[in-house]
Amino acid sequence: MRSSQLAQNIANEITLLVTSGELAVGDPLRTQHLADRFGVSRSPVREALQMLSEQGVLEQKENRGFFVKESAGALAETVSDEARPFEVANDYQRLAEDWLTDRIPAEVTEQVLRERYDLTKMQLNDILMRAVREGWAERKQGYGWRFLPVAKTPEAFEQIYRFRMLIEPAAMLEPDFRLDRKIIEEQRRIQSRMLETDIERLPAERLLHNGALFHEELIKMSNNPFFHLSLVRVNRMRRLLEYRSRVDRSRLVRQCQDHLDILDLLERGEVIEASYAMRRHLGGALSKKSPITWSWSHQMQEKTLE
Amino acid sequence: MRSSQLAQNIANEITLLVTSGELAVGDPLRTQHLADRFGVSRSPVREALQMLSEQGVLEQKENRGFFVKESAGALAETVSDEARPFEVANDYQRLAEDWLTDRIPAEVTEQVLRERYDLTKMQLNDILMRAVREGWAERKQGYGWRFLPVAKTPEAFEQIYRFRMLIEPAAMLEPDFRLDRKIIEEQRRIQSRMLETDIERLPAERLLHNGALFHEELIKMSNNPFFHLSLVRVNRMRRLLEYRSRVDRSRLVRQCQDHLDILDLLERGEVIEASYAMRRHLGGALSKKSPITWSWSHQMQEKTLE
DNA sequence: TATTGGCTTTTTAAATTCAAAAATGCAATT
DNA sequence: AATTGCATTTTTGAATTTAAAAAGCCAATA
Repeated sequence: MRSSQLAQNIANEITLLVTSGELAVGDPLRTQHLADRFGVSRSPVREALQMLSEQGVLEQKENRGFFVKESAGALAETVSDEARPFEVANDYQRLAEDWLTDRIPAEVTEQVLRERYDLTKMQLNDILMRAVREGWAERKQGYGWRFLPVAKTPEAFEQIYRFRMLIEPAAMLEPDFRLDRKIIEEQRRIQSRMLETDIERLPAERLLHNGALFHEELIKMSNNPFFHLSLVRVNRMRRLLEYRSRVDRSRLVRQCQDHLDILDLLERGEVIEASYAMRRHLGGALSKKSPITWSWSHQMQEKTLE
Repeated sequence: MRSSQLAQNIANEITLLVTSGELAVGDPLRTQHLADRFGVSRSPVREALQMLSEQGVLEQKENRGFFVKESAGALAETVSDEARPFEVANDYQRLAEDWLTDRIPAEVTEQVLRERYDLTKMQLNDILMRAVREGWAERKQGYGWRFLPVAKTPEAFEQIYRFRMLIEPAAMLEPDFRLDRKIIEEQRRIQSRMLETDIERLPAERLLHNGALFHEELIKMSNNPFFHLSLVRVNRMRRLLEYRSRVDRSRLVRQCQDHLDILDLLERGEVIEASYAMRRHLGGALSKKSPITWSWSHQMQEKTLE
């Protein structure tokens, strides 16, 4: 029962819609709507829907389309681990890990990479394209690729935080800064739910994602896209370093509180206060991290979420 | 007399070494040395050297290698216009221009692009990879590519300057900031030479390049790579907007002066003063730009250099 | 009238072959 | 001992073909 990679990914994304509660039991799934949402045509969407109805997540009614069948709770168990959008991510992570730990040389030919990871030209291309986007790989002038030195040390985290401590509070003071109630409400909803939910039970990846999302959505309100883009980029770099770390859930509660406080200040129009609060929030994450011992060999690492 | 693209590029780069004065008449050119410098093997270097000796720029002595033959001055006339490293740049610029002026849709298939610009799969790939790196293109989930909204308006310049006004002065106050005499001297040399030379005669591209270089080299001294990377990236974006503009040379003298002043302050260890000076310098470029009328159709644009 | 479901067309990936180009090894020369 | 000049090997690009996958179309249906 092989099916296309894209359909797989879409199936996973649709599953996410159900588990996240955006879709309830009985809701219809419109193919065109989903296709637009994911930026694809209806073909892979249809395929995904068919897959999911075979798995019993959805129900297909003749000539009427697909409907949510299974409850979110029942699903939460079964998925979440394998269901990762974008399979490539795995190979990308392998490459990133190998580079971060000096298991591959700084300059390699494509052939070596293809053999090492058993990839087609195209697959390798996708991965390298991503590494280029993230800024740690480039094509050599002749044959081969060059990997650029990436901050792999604990200091890199500090540097990222200092950078963020500069731009995130400043973003709120930009002349074009405008409150966006929709963003604020959405983030409040997400953060509140994280507090209500048993944080221990949520997958680490989701925690990290929500944390980054909060900051990225907020910085958008500066209406200066260069602030936003910069944050997105350091966050991507951070993720590269983080995926091997252990989430320190004990600090999460405090951090969600901070987030909600900042949202409150913003909503009351106390932007300058919010800016200070943001600075303190980031500074807190920074100072608490210094005593941590790092060993980049094979141990898991402590880290904070913001 | 076709020769490989790479060899062409290298020939151009070598020519640059001669015209820039790094190599004088009679100096030998070591193949391995050049190969290492450009990150390629000796083959394309040899080919380039042979090309140049056919053109009379170099002289080949039996079993002893290549030597500079022509003087820098004599060369300066003949080259500089066609001799652009990286041919691809042209196609990239065409694509960028077309996107900036809405002549291509936000979502296109590779085939459409290949036909429009008459490119091979690989050439198109290179160009798109570059656009991905610069952050304004991404592969769609299914077939095709999506171009992301790029700030194409005058406001974009202001936004970039505000971002730079934040990070560049702050970079000097980073805890790991260290003066690097070598960088300072190098930049002083470059800026002084621009002042001494008749600025009207220097190619616009070089002026822009030197201006960006000054700021990028200085921010490096923060020893926080994320500051540097961010600046490099907004500068790249800026260049995308600038290549259609007209360089306002009248302001150049003042800007070089500013640069030299900042270097003086840094050298005397007055870092905080330098930080302020940098802020004023950037702020000046910003405020002077507002009265400019923009028309993104086909007219040339005014702009400043920093 | 919007949407589905099947069908057709278009687009891209994969595999293969061939030629060009780059990398590399080594004897000869300075 | 370092470097050239040439020969050999390796890597990559280009072109082609085939198959898979996605996009787009349209009649049927709720």
